[in-house]
Amino acid sequence: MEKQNALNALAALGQETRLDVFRLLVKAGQEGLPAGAISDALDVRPNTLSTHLGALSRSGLVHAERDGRSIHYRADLETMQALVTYLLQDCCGGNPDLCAPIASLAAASCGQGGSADC
Amino acid sequence: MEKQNALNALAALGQETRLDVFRLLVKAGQEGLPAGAISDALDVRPNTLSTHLGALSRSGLVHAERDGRSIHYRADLETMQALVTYLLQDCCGGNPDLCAPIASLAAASCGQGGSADC
DNA sequence: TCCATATTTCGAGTATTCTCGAATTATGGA
DNA sequence: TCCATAATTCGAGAATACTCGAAATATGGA
Repeated sequence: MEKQNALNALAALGQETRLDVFRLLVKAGQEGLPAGAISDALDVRPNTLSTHLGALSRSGLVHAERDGRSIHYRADLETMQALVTYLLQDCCGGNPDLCAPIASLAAASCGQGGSADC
Repeated sequence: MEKQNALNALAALGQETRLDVFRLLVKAGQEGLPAGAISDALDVRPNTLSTHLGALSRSGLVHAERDGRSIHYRADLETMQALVTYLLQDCCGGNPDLCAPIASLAAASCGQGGSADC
């Protein structure tokens, strides 16, 4: 991931409504949610939400797909993954010895679902 | 990590100068760097830098410590760790099956130093 | 075709952020 | 004490971001 992409993604997530939207979409899974459902769930006006969805979309964190009259948004976890990797590279590049605890914590946060293969 | 802390950290990193500062401090390691050295390295005026260092400091991503006439700033990797964990929790909570590739990529980014125990 | 629904785009108002020069505070040394 | 250095705080200007109501676009169904 390029620095500018990381910057866009971080700036996108550094705003409450957009972080809420992104987390909601992550929970919603692969199918995502139509804009209207997001608007209802978070109590944000449709036009304001549309602006935020545009920012998330430009940053690559979400993707839009029209489905009939509505437009489904879904979180792009690969971009999320790339962002985390970018942040960890920053960390581990200069301090490999400090990376282990971060990686193990990341793995631990995975285990919350109880899945052994995580 | 609380949502508001994550929000502050993300917003802090979502600005070019501050991301540059943070990365520079990560590379600088435990001792950190005095404000003047950061100012010189990144070609940012001292007062402007001070504002950004204040934002990073309030977000918990860096810490300041006076050393004689200068003030040393160092990156707080624990906050970084907590942020990554927070982001991964968002991810893994609803989709445990999607966490494994993210965790393994994180581990892979660790391995760049060649350290086997990472 | 005509209408209702879903979403976006437009334009404007307010708020926040970024940057800067000038002034201020804090420290160490002569 | 007096001065030089290091960094911060203050105040203001310009740019950017956020939110909203109103209008426009796109789709599906009667």
